[in-house]
Order: sequence, then C-alpha cells, then structure tokens
Amino acid sequence: MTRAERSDAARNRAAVLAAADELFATVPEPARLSMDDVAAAAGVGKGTLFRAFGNRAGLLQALWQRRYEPLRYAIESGPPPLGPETDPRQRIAAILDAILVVKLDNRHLTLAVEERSGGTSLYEQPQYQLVHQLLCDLVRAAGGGGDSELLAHLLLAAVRADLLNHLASRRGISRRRLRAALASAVDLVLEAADASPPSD
Amino acid sequence: MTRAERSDAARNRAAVLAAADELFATVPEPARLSMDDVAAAAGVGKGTLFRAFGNRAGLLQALWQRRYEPLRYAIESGPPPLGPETDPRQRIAAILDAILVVKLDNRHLTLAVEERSGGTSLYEQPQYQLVHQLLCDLVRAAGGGGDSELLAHLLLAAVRADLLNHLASRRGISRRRLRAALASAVDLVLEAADASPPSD
DNA sequence: TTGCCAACCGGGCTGTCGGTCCGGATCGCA
DNA sequence: TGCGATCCGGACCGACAGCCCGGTTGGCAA
Repeated sequence: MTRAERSDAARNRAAVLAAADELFATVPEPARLSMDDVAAAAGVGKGTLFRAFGNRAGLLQALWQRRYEPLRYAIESGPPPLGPETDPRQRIAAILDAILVVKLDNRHLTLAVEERSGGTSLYEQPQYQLVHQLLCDLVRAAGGGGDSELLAHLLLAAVRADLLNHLASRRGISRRRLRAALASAVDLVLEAADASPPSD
Repeated sequence: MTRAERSDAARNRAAVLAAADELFATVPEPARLSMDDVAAAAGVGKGTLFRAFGNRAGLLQALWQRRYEPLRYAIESGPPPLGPETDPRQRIAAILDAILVVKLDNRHLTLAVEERSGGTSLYEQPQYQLVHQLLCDLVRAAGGGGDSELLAHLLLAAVRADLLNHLASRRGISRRRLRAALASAVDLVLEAADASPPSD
C-alpha cells in the first residue's frame, strides 16, 4: 500500500514537470539537457527530482505520458477513426497518423524518450509494446497474410522520433508531406497484404 | 598534403582495430564498452587511441567500414543481384537483404555505430546518405509513383540496428524469419507502388 | 653511423553528468 | 504543541569522453 504523497512533494513534482516540459520544448538538443538543468529550472534540488522520478528515463516517461494520454484514450475508447469501432485498415492508418502528429508536435521530448539510455531500448518500453500489440491484432484483423508481428514493427519504425526529427527539423520537410507519405506507405502495405492471400 | 603515417602509428592503429573488433564481438552491451577498455585491450594508451581515430564515433566508423566494405563494393560494381546490372526492384530487395544480414552478423558493432552520440544521428552519417540516395534512385527507376525519398527512408528504417538487435537477440527471432518478413514487406511496397500509377 | 626533430606515445587530468547520501527542514496528525 | 515519518537539497561519487604534455622513438640527412 503506497501512502499518499505529501503536499510539498506533490508541489515539487508538478513544478518539475512544468519546468521540464518548458525546457524540452525550447532547448535545441534534448540530449544536452541535464538533470541539473531541470532541477535548477524547477527551483528544486537534484535529490528531489530523482526521488520523484527515479531516474532520467522515469522523468521522460512521465512527461511523455502526459502528452500521449489523450491519444491513448482516443484509441482505447474514442469514436472513429481512432476508436475500436473502426475498420481495422483505416484504424491502423489513423493511429499511425495520429502518432506521427503527436511526435512531430513534441519532437524534442520524443527524441529524448526514444534515446537509448542505460540498457533499455525503445522496444522494451511498455508504451511501445502496447501499441505494437494493438497493431499486431489490427494487421491480422485486416487480413494481412504475412508476418503480422514483424509487420507491426516495421509500421512503427516509420514513425521513429529520430527519423521524424531529421526529416522535419533538419531537412525541413513539411508535415503535410510526411503525413501523405506515411499514409501512402501504410496504404500500400495493407492493400497489397490484403490482395495476396496467406501462402500457408 | 597529409604525410604518411609512421610505422609505430600504423602498428598501433591495427592493434586497436583488432582489439576493438574482438571486444565488440564478445561484449554483451556495446554502449558499456569504454574507450579505456579498448585502449587497455589493445595494449595502447588512451591518447594513442584518440589521436588515431579522433573520437569514439571515428573508431566505430573505422570498424564498421571494414565490415561494410565488401558489401559496398558488391553493390557498386559487383555482379547481380547486388550489382548495377540488376532490375531495380530486385536490386532493392537484394541490397536490403544483404544489409540485414551484415547487421545481424555484427549486431553489437552496428548497434554502437547507430547509437546517437554527440550531436550526430544515424541520418547524418555519410554511409547512410549514400545508401539512401541509391535507394531513392532505384525506387524511382522501379516506377514507384509515391514519395521516393521518404519511401527510401522507410525501407532503411526496417533494418535499423536496434530493431534487428531486439528481434534477434532479445526476442530470439530467427534470421530466416527476419529475412522472409523483410523480403515480403519490400515486395509488397514495391509491387503496390508499381500497380498504382503516379497520381500527378 | 650518428644526430636531430617532428611525430608519436601514454596515462594523468579535467569537465560533465547520472545517480546516491544524509543531516536538517517540513508536513500533518493527535 | 509535540513528534515521527516524509521530504528537501546540494555535496559527493563513479564513470566516461576527450585533452595535455613531458618523455620517447622513428626515420631522414649528413
């Protein structure tokens, strides 16, 4: 049984989240943003920061979760095209498009979140595994005859933060073009998967 | 004009390459392999190591280049299916398959190479840009009607080192299954791109 | 063979950063 | 108002990339 958080702890936690959010939005290179920076910006000691979030990854997870929460909810129990009542193929496209947009809107943060740090890679994060599992099911439901598990990984590889960041920030490719290309690619893969029946 | 390397420098350079190759092949977590470790294993001072390769990224590049060289040569001027005389669509498949295999055979090394370190991401490496450019051209030549530049990025995203490492090492997925899934995915994308004529 | 100097060697040193620690302050309940 | 559990904060630690510089060595010229 975890006891309720003391009021000062809650206050500090909120201050850290706010300051970190602000920092990640403005800083040019998220990897260069140190925990000391965050603590200083939040007007809080480093110890406080680490007690509240465990480690850097924990802080990043907390930040990302707040950003991702609305989308997660929309996918789990919202109306079409994200919600469960949608045709699988359209839902896959809608979900990937939504993820693309959220990641673009939070480039630096997602970049930091997906950064390999410690021993944990992107693929071990529960966030990733959840989406992957969902996509797996949807691909199967959409009649994909191939290796749905790996295909789901490939779909998600298309919206990796560093790729998006490179294309959008470094190369200056417009959001519209990115969305169009992703939609087209997804469409092609699923369309074709549907056209060719399972071989065994 | 760069002067020729002194013989002791060449010897040390070779010792470092050999030792590092060995280390990256055996170590479980390449990110944990420090420059001190490499220097010690090579029986060389750290200063020597940094003078020879500039920084960690330089060492990794040198190691990777040696591994990648044969493939690069085969692609640039070898016989089919990798060489220039191949039908574009088959060549794309062959190149991606070959890259997949090389990366699987040098998991830890490629993992370290593609690790984002300093300010440079995978997408800024000349190695990547070369392959990307080639794939671009091939996709166009294969009659892809869509955004060939972005499509080439998506194809390469399918063989990212951390994805492969996760699937092969962590999840224990067989090489055969990986190759089959990749081939199938590539085929689907190109097949479909070919079937649907350019929209504008 | 010898002398000379530029190139090279090596490992100690620095700066940075994630993470820990613990004495002191604070909260909240009785 | 008293008291203990909880929390605060910044000094501290270990790890690591990269720099520095006094000492050494290779290789050319005389």
